[in-house]
Amino acid sequence: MPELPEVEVVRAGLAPALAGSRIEAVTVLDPRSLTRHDGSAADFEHRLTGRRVDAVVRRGKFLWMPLGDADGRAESEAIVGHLGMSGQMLLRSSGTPELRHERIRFDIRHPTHADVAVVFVDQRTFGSLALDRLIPTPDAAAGGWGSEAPLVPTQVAHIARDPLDPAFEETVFRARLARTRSAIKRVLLDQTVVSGIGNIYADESLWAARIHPERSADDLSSRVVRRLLDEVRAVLHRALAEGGTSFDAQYVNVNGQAGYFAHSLNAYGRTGEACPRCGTPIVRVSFTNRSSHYCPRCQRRG
DNA sequence: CACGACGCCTGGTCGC
DNA sequence: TGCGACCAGGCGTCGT
Repeated sequence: MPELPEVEVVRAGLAPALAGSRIEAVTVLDPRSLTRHDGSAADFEHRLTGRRVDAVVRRGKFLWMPLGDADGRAESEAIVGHLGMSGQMLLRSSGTPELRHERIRFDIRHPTHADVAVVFVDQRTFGSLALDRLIPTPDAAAGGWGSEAPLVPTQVAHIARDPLDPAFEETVFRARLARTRSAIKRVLLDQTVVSGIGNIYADESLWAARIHPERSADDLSSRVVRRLLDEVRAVLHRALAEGGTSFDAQYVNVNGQAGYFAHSLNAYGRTGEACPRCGTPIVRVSFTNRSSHYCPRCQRRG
């Protein structure tokens, strides 16, 4: 459940159930879902059992859960996870039978809520979880959305802040674009430049800002970059308000429910349909082994 | 160094 | 209906 809005829907769903809870048991059904973890499945299970979960935090498409120990000491470790193309984090009542494509299960006890199971389900196994160390953020700002702590897992340290993060530096972003000759769409997808944007929201943002996806990044004036960033944020906010984009049962919140933003897409997946602005058929081209959708009239190469 | 291609997986859909 | 080709919201690694 990939891009920022979908991952944020998951974070927001997990947070109230997990913050302040305790991990009673961990069951790894498929070790391929631990490719990020530096250790065996048994090691993962053993080191997490009995730990306290303090929060659920997100930067871009990465999620992490800072852990305390039973004595209440400050956190220095976290469960870090990425959903890949098809990962889901589902909240189920305790004892729920094994789900299709279930990879990892956490049995959770909370001081005031009923026991629950947090189930990591992942059809394609591109997603994975790990136990990771937390390190300070270079700018001393909060590591991500969901906690004030100025910490990030080592695996997230190279990931740029996302456009909805209050500590996102627009001037740094502009400077980075100005010295890159790559296509603007490729740069939007580069998580070390700006995080959280994937194929859908890249296409939607470029459509909204009327920028051709293959325009060179260094070719955009600062006014145009400003417009692009405004549209990126607007698209992400709208998608968030509608619960994210779901084309099928793959992209769902912690309760398995789909979002509604697919109905609001203007370019992505609308090949041959009329551009909502000018009526010209939307074009699909293959680009970096993926698809780009754009309006050939509104989005000129320049 | 900056950049782009490729591999990692499962399953749905489409055309023959 | 069967079967292969192609497609899908991503990331990390390894070439050039």
